[in-house]
Amino acid sequence: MLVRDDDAGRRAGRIVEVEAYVGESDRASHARFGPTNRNRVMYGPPGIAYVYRVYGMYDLLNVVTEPAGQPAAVLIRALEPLDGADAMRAARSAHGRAGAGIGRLAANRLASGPGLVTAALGLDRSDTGTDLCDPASALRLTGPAGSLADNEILATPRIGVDYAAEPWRSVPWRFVIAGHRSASGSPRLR
DNA sequence: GCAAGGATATCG
DNA sequence: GATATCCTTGCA
Repeated sequence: MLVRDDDAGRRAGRIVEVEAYVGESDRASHARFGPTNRNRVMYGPPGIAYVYRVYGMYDLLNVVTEPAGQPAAVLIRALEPLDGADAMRAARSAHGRAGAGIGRLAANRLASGPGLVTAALGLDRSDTGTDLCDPASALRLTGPAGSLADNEILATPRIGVDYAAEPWRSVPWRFVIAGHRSASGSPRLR
């Protein structure tokens, strides 16, 4: 579970979709060019937030996962809103692009995409460096909320990495709770 | 199917 | 310093 505390109150959601990016050899990872100013935090200790911007308008949240010197991270692609759905809706409304026409959007779809997770929680690149394992952090991970059987987890190729060479383009490193309403994309990808 | 939008990495 | 590209989304 991912928890966010700020002026807007408490927002929390169950992580229902993630992608793994592993090491400099992963041609789809930001670490593929080695250490840069942007990906520096990936080379630090695990449990730290890495938030970067794509397409000029969306900030995406990742969790650094391996020991210092090993650049790996998990991209948080979707949440099932559990707490503070109203605050999530308000935050998205205030977000230029992700705020378009969400008036009638179902509550379970408020964070159904990597750019929408950060928009719903009010996160941006300044949240990079947050210790997600510190119970005192305004943004943190808690749990586990329970276990899942293998057949409840669907593994697919990662999204939006067509630029990468094989096998990185198609390794099944996107993991989603099978059939979950709050997962991103079309039903076919769930 | 495509535009919006700006930072990033690379090249000169 | 210029330019091609990008871990996306909503609307035509």
